[in-house]
Amino acid sequence: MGFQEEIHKREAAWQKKWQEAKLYESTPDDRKKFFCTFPYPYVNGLPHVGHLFSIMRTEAFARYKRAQGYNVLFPQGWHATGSPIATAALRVKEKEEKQIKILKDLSVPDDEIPNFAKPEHWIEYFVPRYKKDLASVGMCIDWRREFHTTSLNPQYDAFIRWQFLTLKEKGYVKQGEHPVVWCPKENMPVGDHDRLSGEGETSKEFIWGKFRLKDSDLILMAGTTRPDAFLGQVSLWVDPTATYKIVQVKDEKWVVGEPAIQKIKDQYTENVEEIGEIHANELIGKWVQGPVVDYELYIIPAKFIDANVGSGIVYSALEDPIDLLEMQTMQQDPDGIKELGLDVDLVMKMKPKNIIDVPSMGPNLGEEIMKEFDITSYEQRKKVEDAKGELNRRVFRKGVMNKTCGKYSGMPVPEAQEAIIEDVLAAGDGAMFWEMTGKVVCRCQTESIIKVVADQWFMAYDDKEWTKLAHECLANMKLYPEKVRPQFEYVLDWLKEWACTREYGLGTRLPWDDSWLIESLSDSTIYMAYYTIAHKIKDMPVDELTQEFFDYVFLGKGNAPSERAEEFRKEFLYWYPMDFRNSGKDLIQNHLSFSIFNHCGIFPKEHWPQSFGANGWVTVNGQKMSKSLGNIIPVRQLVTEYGADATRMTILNGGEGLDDPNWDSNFARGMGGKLQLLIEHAKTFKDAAGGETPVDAWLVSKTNELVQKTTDAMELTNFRTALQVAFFEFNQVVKWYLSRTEPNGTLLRDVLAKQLVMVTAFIPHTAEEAWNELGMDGFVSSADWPEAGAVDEKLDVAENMIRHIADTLKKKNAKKASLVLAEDWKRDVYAKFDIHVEKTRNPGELLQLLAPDFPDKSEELQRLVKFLVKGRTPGHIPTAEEEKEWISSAKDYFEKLGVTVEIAEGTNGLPGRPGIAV
RNA sequence: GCGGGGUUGCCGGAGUGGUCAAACGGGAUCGGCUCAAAACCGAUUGGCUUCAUGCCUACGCAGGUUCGAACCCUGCACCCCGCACCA
Repeated sequence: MGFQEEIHKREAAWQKKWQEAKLYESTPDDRKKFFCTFPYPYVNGLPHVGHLFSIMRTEAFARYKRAQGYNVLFPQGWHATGSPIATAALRVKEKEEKQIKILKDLSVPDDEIPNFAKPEHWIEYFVPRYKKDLASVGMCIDWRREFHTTSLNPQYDAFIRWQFLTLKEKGYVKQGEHPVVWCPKENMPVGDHDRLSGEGETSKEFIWGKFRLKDSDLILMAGTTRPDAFLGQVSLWVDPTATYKIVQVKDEKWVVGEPAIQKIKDQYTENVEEIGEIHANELIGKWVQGPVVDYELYIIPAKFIDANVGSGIVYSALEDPIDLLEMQTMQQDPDGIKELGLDVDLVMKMKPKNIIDVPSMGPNLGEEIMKEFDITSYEQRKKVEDAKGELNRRVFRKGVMNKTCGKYSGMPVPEAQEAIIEDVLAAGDGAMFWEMTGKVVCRCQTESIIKVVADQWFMAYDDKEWTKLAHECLANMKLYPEKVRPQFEYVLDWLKEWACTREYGLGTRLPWDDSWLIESLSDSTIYMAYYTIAHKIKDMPVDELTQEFFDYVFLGKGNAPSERAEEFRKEFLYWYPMDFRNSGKDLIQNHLSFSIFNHCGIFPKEHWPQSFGANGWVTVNGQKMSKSLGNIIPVRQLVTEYGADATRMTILNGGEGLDDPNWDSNFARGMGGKLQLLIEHAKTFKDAAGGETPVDAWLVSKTNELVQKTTDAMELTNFRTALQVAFFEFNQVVKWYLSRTEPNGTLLRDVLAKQLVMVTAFIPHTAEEAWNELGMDGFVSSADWPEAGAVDEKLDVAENMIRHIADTLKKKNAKKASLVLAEDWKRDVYAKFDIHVEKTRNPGELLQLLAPDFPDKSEELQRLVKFLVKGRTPGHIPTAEEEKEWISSAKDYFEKLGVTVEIAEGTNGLPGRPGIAV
């Protein structure tokens, strides 16, 4: 345990030194700047290993850019907008056990729990702890700029009001209607987390068609999810046992099932008056005119119709297996039809109208699918449902409206559906309604309904011009990794209107209608701009934070309203645009895309975001994180158990790109000792004497190679690769050098210093410690990134040769060995091979090309070519003299291995790979 | 269904036409150090043998292109993520 304590002490000490030196407090100067951010976390808990990865990617990039000479700004704020904190506080107030347990699990002391009944206490409690946890990992954050959202922070509140007024002015905020899952008892929307059951259920769009009763002013309403099937309507079905209601809706008289009345009130208009009723019997046998088609329908009864579902009336296209079965049953009993007082002839003639072609299916879709599913009776409920589902899928995916469909002919079904809805609504022949996709029960035990909120505010993300700007912005952005670009392209087009206001929760009031709160994904899109002034705005009186003030600071509009405004403007202009923002890949389709839209909507081009990074979801020891597995490890636990540097290194080594990174506890455990190696190196190298050696040039070349590789990886935020190279590969190179020769102290110090700068982004505390031990000035956190010099491939060939010889000698446990160098003609073959191989890789052809130059050697040449064609030519073909020189310069090394080496005559040597005889 | 990403050795994971039996890390086995263990160091870690300038088998499955494929093309199977008003 002593070891652990020592590490904690060391890490805390360096953190304190950084803080005292104000190392991460970023202020504009004349350097080039780099501004990077991580989305502010929602403060209803503490950071865990999942958050850690995304923020560490930001942090490591910040440190890299710092080393590259940028003035780096990495701020961090906190998000409290929305309903989770508000509802959780309510639950604490109601002393709900589940909620109290959640707080206990976050190690909140029992006597503090009642305080959490106030929403603001969540911020007061979790913000400082969240901050402490991030700081304990050694984050290079400018904490002066932290802030939290909502009206609890009046300055931020003013900023968000400015944002929305600006957007509204540009026409990007619109009002419209919107269906939400709603609790009729509590009178508020029921979010996924407010449900006893029905998580994931949502609303589904229906269209109700108006079927006008002949010689009457009554309109029978029948709903469908398949408006395309309006074209195939054959009859109208009613529940023969039901008494339908007649309601006055605006200036029309609708006939619907009783429960539908409430639905009309919730979703269509409050102005609904029940003016009478009519029994199904009075409808059966009459005629109606439905939407889209030019013929009338006969009203007939069907026992599967339930007046309590939907509108209570159904039109039939006889394509649906259920409809078809019902019709067939009826047609088998002509007497029954007669008894109902219906025209037997008419009913017997009813058959499906074919309106859709589905490739690989015949014209009669319903019958065919029933045959396929082997359905003979309506009793086979499950099969019938499956068949219906399958048919709907096929129709939607592959169906095309056939030639009977007039203007819709040739349209794929989804397109036709949209066109038909549009036409039906335009003609006044229908109305939109919504149904639940499944049953939802609110926490208060009440079953939820769909309510259409009439005056909802939306972000107009479907606006064509705006979308175009967003695409332009994206086209100029760097993405890490680039392969997320198609996803972004898709999302920008896919985004429709976004409901940006809520009736409940924490947040900023909509400036022009304070009955609404701005929703949490909408108040977090351009706040990175706020970071640039966050530390200065804290003491500003809110009444000075006017529209003009922000207009000047962020847009440079008009004249500076005050000196402060001028000061703020300067700071904003220095830091903006934002250069890098990293988050989990799940935010691509909302937050990151919203951020693009909002920047484009408000700021001029030069202030649009420059790059986004997206990463996968953290797994823990190979398993998905989940509450039930209990493997969501808090950051504080990781730091306590493994130390900050081992934690940082483990998480960044977990993965890169879009792969799901893995937290590997074994790796973390093992890192402690591995990190110590750098400090040991620093201690030994500090006073190492030793002059120049023959291996120095190789070490220099190799260092250059590794610097280049690390730089390339860092540039792409491929931190795992960078870590592998800068830490593990580098250590191996140094190790080889140390075992290979009496080291050159000066060179070693130089090489280690370079390595330390490169690993600082991963293990800053260890790097500082080693930097200090090595006797270097200042902080390694402020040191310059190394330049990559020239790489000499020849030196690698030489060292590989020595290593190959040494490995063989060790394996054979040799005391004395003869090395057989390749004959010159073989070197000649190698050289000529390299030339010919540009033309062909065919062994036969190569042999023909080479053979004339090497008569008498045909058999050996064949073997050589066969060997070489597999690609084993060294990058540099050494001469015999070079090889001799290399071997003699490694003489000490071979002696250290206890082997005497001499050069001998023979025929089994290859260039760069002498034959070895023990 | 739509959109995106994947499938490599005991494991994690590099590798995107020849230098690949496959980086790096982990694990395992053997050896060193030690009274012993941890740490640390060395070796081995697809199979066969002639231990090699060798052969065979292998990078989800099946075909194809090529002198040559883990890598390119076609088809298939399987896995993961997102699909909205929710942070």
